[in-house]
Amino acid sequence: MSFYVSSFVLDLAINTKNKNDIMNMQSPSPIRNRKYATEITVANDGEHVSIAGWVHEKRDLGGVFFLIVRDLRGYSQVTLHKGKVEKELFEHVKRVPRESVVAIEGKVKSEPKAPLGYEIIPERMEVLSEASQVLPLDTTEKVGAELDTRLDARFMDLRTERTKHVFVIRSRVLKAIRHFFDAKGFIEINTPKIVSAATEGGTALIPISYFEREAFLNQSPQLYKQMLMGAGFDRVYEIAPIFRAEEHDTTKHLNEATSVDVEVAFVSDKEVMAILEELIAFVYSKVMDYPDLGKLNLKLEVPKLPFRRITYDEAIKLLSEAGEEIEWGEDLSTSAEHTLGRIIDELYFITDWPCAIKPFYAQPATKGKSICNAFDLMHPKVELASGSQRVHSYELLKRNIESKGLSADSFEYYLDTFRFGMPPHAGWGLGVERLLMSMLEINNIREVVLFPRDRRRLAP
RNA sequence: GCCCGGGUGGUGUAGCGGCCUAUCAUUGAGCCCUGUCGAGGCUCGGACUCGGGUUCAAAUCCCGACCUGGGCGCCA
Repeated sequence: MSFYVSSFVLDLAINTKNKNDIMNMQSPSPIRNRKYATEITVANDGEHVSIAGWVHEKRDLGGVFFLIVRDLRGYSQVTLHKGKVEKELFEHVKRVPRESVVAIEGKVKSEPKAPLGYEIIPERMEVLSEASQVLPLDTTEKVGAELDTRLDARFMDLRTERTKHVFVIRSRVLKAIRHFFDAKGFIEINTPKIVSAATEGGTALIPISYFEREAFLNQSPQLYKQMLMGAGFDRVYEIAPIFRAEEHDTTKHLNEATSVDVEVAFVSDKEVMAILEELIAFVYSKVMDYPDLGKLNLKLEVPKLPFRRITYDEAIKLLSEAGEEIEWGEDLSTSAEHTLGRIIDELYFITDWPCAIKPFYAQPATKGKSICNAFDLMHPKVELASGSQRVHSYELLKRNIESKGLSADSFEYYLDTFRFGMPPHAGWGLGVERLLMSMLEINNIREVVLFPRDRRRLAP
């Protein structure tokens, strides 16, 4: 699992600690040449090693005692034979509570009876941090825990195999996304999360107190990334949190989520759709390389390009044939999304949406028509992304804002950009959590966020 | 926000008017056991969300609050 922290980085951290003598208080001795479980093999037979980690399990057979130590990468079996090790050490190891942090020095011994073909015969154990009992949940995953219990004790839930993999994969996905865009010459941007006024409308904002004024947490970087098109940045992306005050209480909504936002100048919606599907396929391929995917019981396939495209009209027709009537101009209901997902059964785009149910910045297809060059990327179970070609005409944009019942004045800074040379452009926003949950077949979006924020949960 | 479920030891559960001094597993404490890998065996400890009500009797029925699972709406 080469993507984990390299031991180089780790050694560096420890050396710094030595230098600064940080560990002087209550002074546990520094762990020299710490090895990860996966760095030790039968080939190290007879060598002296140091391991450090959490006490995962203890198996007391009377005359022989097994201590399973867990670290970031894996598990080590430490074996003690009564009578063969110092009595004091034997008793010490026996008494250390589960989930305590320990450092162990010992010898690697090749042993066919051990699960990994070798085990560690300890010479010294230091308890760096003794864990309280009883544990809030079972890190060996033998007894399950409900999501709510897991989130309350998230620090401990993250110690479980499954949960840890979810977040290592999440890191991989984000890394893959950055890699993808960097290779395509995109500029990564950071736009403000504290904003003065409603941006797009449509969703409820989270108000905050900002010195003597009221401000809000941004619902999306939409307006800013468009302004950067006017600035001549041509292709930008941002991976950042978005905030919504919606009181939705579902398995696929969060009040704080992560969005991948993209905006590209001098192209239409067709080009950014191609970028989006290419990105998704790339991310899938990177996740498929994950060595422990088997432990999540997943069978992933890289989706074939190009994704199927259906128009909004076709979607309505398909739904009608399936007995689900959607009036033209209505947004798709959750059950309509699911029905379509069952019919199509793969990733697909819905294009040519009625302008009335798309934001003011979506470009109408042709003059006088009520269809927009807007699209949604759908997974059979959940919407992943939506985007469009953008209006780049100042006049049209202003008219659109007003026709949506919004005040053009509060969009002054945004609108101004369009008066001084704005290229045609297009873009989209993709929900990172939704992408992850759909790939990993996880039903609740909260599972793919370290510390999720929803209607009720504000801590931890 | 609406509709429908549910809150029982640390965790996951059984019980759904009197057989409850509340089941089982796991965890914890202790004991036995020299090859575990969901170790095994024995002993002990540990719980009915809160507040009202109905009843001779409430974990069990009713009402409210809080929390929670699912569906829908809104939304990405």
